[in-house]
Amino acid sequence: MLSERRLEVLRAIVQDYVGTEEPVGSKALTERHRLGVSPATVRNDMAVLEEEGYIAQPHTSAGRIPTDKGYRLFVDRLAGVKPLSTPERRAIHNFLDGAVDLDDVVGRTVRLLAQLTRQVAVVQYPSLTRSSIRHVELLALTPARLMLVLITDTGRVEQRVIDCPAPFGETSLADLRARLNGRVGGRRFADVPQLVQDLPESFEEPEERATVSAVIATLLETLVEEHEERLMIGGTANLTRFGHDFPLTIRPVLEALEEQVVLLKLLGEVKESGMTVRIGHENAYEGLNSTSVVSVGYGSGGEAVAKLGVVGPTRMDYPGTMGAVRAVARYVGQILAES
Amino acid sequence: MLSERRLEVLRAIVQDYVGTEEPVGSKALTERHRLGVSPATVRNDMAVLEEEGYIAQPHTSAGRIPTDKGYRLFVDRLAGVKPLSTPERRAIHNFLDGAVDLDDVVGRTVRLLAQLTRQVAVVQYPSLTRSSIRHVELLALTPARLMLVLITDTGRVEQRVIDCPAPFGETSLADLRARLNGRVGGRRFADVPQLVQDLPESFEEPEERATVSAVIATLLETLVEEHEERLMIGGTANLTRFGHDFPLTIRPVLEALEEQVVLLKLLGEVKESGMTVRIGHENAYEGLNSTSVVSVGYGSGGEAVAKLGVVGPTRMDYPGTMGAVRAVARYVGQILAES
DNA sequence: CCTGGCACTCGGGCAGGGCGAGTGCCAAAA
DNA sequence: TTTTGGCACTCGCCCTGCCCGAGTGCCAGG
Repeated sequence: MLSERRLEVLRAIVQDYVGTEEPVGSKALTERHRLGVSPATVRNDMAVLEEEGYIAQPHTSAGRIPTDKGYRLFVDRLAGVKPLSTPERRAIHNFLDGAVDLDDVVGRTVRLLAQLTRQVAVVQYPSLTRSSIRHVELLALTPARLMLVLITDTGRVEQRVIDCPAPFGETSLADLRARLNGRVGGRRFADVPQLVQDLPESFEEPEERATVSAVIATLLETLVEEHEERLMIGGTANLTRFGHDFPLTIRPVLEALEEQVVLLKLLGEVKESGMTVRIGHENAYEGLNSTSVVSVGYGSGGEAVAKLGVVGPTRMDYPGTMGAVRAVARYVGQILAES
Repeated sequence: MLSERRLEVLRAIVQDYVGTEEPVGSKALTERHRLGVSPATVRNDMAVLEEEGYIAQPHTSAGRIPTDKGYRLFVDRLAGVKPLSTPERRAIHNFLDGAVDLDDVVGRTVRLLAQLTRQVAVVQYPSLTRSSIRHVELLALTPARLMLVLITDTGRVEQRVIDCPAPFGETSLADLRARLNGRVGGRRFADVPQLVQDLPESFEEPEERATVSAVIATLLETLVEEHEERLMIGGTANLTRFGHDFPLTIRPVLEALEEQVVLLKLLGEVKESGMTVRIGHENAYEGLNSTSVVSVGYGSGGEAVAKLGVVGPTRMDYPGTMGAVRAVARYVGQILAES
């Protein structure tokens, strides 16, 4: 168990290193933080902290820098979440209030987060599976080709083209459309399958049944297709503030950011409620081994329908970043609930 | 006027420099290209080319590198468009054929282009203004709130929420929906305004008229909103292959890529038909002064509905890049025409 | 347990020197 | 007139050695 003062020293090291980007030595520490002890004492504490794996020296006779474990302790026990300033809050509101549709909300959110945190922002579109259906629209492109448009309560729109086994009359179409909406309108995705399974049987003509089956199959498929989860990223220019040894640092991060799968998994691991901070090697994907990810769920009402977060160097301002992420997530949730 | 051989020398310089990324000297040139003359002769030619501004030396007693003007000449007169290899073509087809909807097409195109050219790819979504309307859908969210969904022949979907001045009955809604589609279905955007301007008058109730006017206003607004032109970018990880003096090179490019406005303008300047190559300082935006942009329009049928291109270092393989861009644009056009 | 002192380590920055690629010019050859 | 080989020169790059200072670990005394 570390003494109170040792924790204080660790906190000071983290803060200074985040600020200066340079290894911090015992003398500088005592000068900048009124710890009330001499450099020599701090040195002893540092030796212990290093022994325990919370800090390390890049090379002998340099200052110390926090390890992933050190940041972890800092985040868990030493740092709170810094609430945003009033002007920052106002900025969030102003920026987000002008959004006209879902794309716009997500786009603005990404830019906002990137700007506030000066890091890379990632925002997932509200997921299909946790939303409910606002409306289903069916229209004939040609007699043998239908288009299915699905509108969710979060404003998301999905479309699919369906090739009909047999031509489908306009009246039958209207009929189907009405029945479909009657059954699934306003229902949650999870409930849909059992609500529509007997629909084909209620049509008399065998050809009609075939088409209805095809439509329903497509609908269910669309609901399930998790892989369609989209996301938007922004603020990549902030990566250039990362470090000085660019190619090696920045490259894998950019690559990771292009792999939707990786990113989705990253966000997907977020616990249902509350914020998650993954530090350095805690990230499964090795390209992100020298970055930290701060993420949180957001949603209309109490439940999270998607996630958002930022990706930055392990050496980041955790309290500030966490504050910004949380504030933005909350407000986006409100916006979605209103619309 | 430059002699044939001098042009040949310029071509050789461009090719070698693109390959090696290093200034190329007279001796190396004669060794790698059977020019049939001695290094001394080449030196004389180089002196002339430098005088004319086609090449430059980074510092005294180094080899030469092409200037923007040199690349320009190379692209205009010395290089053709390199057709893709059969496997490459096949790759394009395989990759693009699996797309399920417009988002998917655009997403795949971006990844494909980035991979083929090993540069940053930019693809604009098919523009609204040049498409025609496939269908307009109107549905009531609440009695006093409508949602307008617009589906274009390129598969794009736009949605808007409308607050009604007065409640609007379900039958009136069906009526309006039918009339609207009857008038504008299948018509080009440009023709829409005059087709709907008298619609409100055909309704009797004053409240209904007000609502119909609101709907039509929203519709027209949606059609006009050019700023809604969206685009997708990919392959940013390729930027890390740019140069060695990262922060200065890469930063402004990443910033430019995040500015939709800048990018749209960039693509927007493309001439209607044919490919455009903007080299270095030919780009208005100064962050892109050391990059080149190769772009071309694409579309279903003969007409371009949007543009796509790649952004890379001025030192790029122009023939290959141009070949890839052209091939991809053509095939995307086909895909859109089919769907 | 804290503190001041002291010897030691090691990375970063700076200066100097050799190396080599590449140039420009010139006089001779084609 | 153009091409060629020769030659002296320039200048950036890289390697080396050096010094400096920040920072450490240890120890003896408070």
